[in-house]
Amino acid sequence: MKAGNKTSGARLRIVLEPDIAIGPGKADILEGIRETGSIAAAGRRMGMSYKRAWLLVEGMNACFKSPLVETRRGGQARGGAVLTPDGEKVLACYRRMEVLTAQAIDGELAGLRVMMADISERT
Amino acid sequence: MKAGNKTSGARLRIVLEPDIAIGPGKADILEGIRETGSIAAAGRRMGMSYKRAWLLVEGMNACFKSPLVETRRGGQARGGAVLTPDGEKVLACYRRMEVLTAQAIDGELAGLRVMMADISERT
DNA sequence: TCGCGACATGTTCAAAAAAACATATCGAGG
DNA sequence: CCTCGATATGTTTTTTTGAACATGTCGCGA
Repeated sequence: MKAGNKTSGARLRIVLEPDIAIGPGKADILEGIRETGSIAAAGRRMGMSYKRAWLLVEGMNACFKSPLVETRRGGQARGGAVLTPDGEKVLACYRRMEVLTAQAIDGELAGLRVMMADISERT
Repeated sequence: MKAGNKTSGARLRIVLEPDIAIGPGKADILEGIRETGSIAAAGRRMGMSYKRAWLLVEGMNACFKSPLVETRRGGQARGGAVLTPDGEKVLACYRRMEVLTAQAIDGELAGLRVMMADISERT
């Protein structure tokens, strides 16, 4: 697995408008596109159907003034997708927010953990 | 409405184990119980069925070493629920984390907003 | 001992979300 | 002009989730 699989810790969801948001899943897709050069490959990598991945991309593109992902069909590479400058910015921004959040709540999180039940004990 | 209705900003979900977490909804329920003295009233207040609210409470109780909510049936008050000391702690801790998060990502969030499409333009 | 209000649970039905399946399109290159 | 892999969408099926409804329990106080 590549990213977004933290089994414990904080998850950040940035709510831009009621309904529209960017969370761990969309950030991972952006990252996947950036690394693989295609929506399909990014989706496959995270065990997600192409359709679903594409839908999320469409949603993100519609949410910003300028699209975050640019796609090409056919051609020498037989299609593909890349992050636009804004796409890179949004991804980097989200990742920074994740780090900042983790740092900010680190102490509080430790306080929570001492109250948590051990995972092992299942009835 | 009382709480948990931010239309914009960050939402925090603390993932304790895969599947189980405490997020805005559960925090609001804890707060509701604390203020109303009953699961039912807390649920009503946030437009949620008693069953659903109770299910969430059960989930939280099971997730920590010691229950966060203590309930009583019958009696002079005809039943009710209160936060245990741990419940108070968890709620306070979560609210602090919300504030810390908001402060930590404030600057980055501003950067995101300038790229966002205006809400008004709907096709 | 009956009623009240809240806890505790089970069941059933509807809505929403995700997965699965099916095409259609594009365009360089063989 | 046909192939190839990826984008772009539509349709159908399945799964998950949530809402709705139905019961049963509890224990004090009238």
